[in-house]
Amino acid sequence: MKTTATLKKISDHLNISISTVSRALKDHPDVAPETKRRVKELAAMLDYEPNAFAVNLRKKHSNVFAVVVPEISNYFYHSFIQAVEEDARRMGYTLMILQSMNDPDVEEQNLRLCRHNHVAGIFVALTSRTAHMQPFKKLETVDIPLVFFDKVPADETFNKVSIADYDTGRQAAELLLKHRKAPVLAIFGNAQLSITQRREKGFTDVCREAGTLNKLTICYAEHADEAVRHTVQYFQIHGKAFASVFSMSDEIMCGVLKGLNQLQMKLPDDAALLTISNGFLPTLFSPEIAFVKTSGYDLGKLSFSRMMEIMSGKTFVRENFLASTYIPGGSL
Amino acid sequence: MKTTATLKKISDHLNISISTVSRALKDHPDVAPETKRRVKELAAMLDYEPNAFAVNLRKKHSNVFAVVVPEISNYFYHSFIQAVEEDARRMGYTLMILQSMNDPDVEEQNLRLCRHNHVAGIFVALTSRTAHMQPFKKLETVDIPLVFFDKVPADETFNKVSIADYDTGRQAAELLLKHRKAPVLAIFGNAQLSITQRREKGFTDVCREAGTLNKLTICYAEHADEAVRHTVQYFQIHGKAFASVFSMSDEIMCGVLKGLNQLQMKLPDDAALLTISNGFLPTLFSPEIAFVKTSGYDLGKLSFSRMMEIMSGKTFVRENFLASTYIPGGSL
DNA sequence: ATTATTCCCGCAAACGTTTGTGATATGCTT
DNA sequence: AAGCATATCACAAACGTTTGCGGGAATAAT
Repeated sequence: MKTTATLKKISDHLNISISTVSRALKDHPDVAPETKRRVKELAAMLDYEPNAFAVNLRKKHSNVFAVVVPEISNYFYHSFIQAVEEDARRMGYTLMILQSMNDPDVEEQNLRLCRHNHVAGIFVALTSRTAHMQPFKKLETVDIPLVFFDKVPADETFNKVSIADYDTGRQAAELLLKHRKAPVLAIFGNAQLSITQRREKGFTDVCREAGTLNKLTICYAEHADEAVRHTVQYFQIHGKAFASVFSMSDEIMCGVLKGLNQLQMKLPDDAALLTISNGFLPTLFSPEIAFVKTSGYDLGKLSFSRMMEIMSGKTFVRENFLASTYIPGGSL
Repeated sequence: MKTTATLKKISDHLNISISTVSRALKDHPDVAPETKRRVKELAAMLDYEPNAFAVNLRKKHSNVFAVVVPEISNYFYHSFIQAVEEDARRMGYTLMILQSMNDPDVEEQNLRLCRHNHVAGIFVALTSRTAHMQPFKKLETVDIPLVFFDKVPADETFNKVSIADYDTGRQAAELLLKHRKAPVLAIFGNAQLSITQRREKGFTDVCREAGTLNKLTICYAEHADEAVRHTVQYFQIHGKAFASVFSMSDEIMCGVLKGLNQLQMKLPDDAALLTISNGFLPTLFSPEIAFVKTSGYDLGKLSFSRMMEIMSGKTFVRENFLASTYIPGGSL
């Protein structure tokens, strides 16, 4: 068959009006049961599907949500997307995934695209270099609901859903101190990022409360190779004495592992290791690395329900936080 | 401002007709230069953007490509998507990413969605359990171009772009034999899958040609833990004598590494390791694992150009293959 | 028998755009 | 002066759907 089914075709075929067909298909009370039956039957036979363009044009908004992330090749964002996708599908929405390549210009371009397509709502994880929020403000003028997640702006007027970074830092420190009484090497990421600052604050607060601050060494690594360097340096200075290592991210964890390997030190006997992770990489190593899990999946679920609340209109702007959970591993 | 700009608003404001505005904005020769200038100026001021719904409704197709993959959390598909996304954006298209959860029903549902939205084209990697191709045939009746990639159907009537698996298998075997004269343990994935069969054929063909078939041990592992078991077993039987290990995938590679770790054997002195990979995981370990790279990114580029060819109409149905490249690592 | 109520259904406008066709005016050709 | 080409624009139909409104017929109430 070359021609796609439409309301008009069904109405012609049944000698009734287009509007009756339309109403019949959505069980409007104004149409007789018998008519409904006939319409639905024919519709099924022609496998009619409403033309999304026409529907959206009429309704002035589409049934697609947009997710804008710095980069898609990231397990955390993956699981976030997966969660949102599940819920969205269940509610009859579809997902449009856009990546900003960590470039604010591309990010803005993506927002244009969203406006352009009148998406039903947008989930955004900001670029690390996003400076001005004006393009986002603009979305509100066209009534597109916005939920920031993970990388959220400081601005108070936005809806945000994020990891409870401070608590996660605390949790990691508590675990480390509970397992081993030992000097601790903690390697964090870029010290300028607020995520780093919050996690570090949580971590050090616990150490301070436990009175082990003097046994704590802190350093920062932007990339895996810096983490390698810090690890090797630390143990060279301390003569390969046993220590507990804390890593703030997957990337740093990989660096630490390479460093320990270079030093011929083995987990968990020569050193202990605990990281914060989204849950994929730590299980690939042997022994598996213990980690505090920041679940992208859970964050996705939370974000979606938040989006629904916002769309229903009866809620105020606020920030939600998501707690982390401990996943044991042989490295601790 | 609460109201979005439209052609009508511009035309009212300038006291000219809607059609003239429309034509002016797309540099139609039928409108005077001066008029064009005024229209464009006002359009820019109101930052007018054409309503995508209306355009698509009129044009009967959208500027959205769909990518349907078994699951999105997979580095190979990621890089594929990334490549397609780049090209699509450059051509003014946007991407809709759909995952089938490796479920044929969800896959079919996704196809419905694509038809429903009149996407400009679809890139599909099949579910491992997809049995009947009828839903895909249906797409042709509505003129939606289709490109299968990676997991492609046997059906000859479809356009396909895939990894040159046989050649990749050959390449791996050649590399392994060139580096070390030693017994070889080769661990492949599910023996039922055609990808496994092609890679294994390439691998064994080379061994046969080199006359080292008698030194080759082949086994199959569906998951990482099976690979662990096979590795440990092999070396226990052979008394931890040096051997070269070949792994067909990232997952198997992880298993092999865990196995070697249990055996207290170290790369590259106690054993050598070469894997086939998409390029992310092998570099995380220490030493970095040598691998033959099957590039999802390159496959994406190839698929997109193929899609463009198909859409231009002047081409025949065919299958394209993509070659792999060797990435050295300390494990070999 | 008249009025009110309920049940079905069709008319028509609207969403914003694209595009074929026709209209007007101007300049140019003969 | 008549004919013709060219340049510039407006009209209107179409894409497929949703929905307010109104109307006719059947039933119930008075």
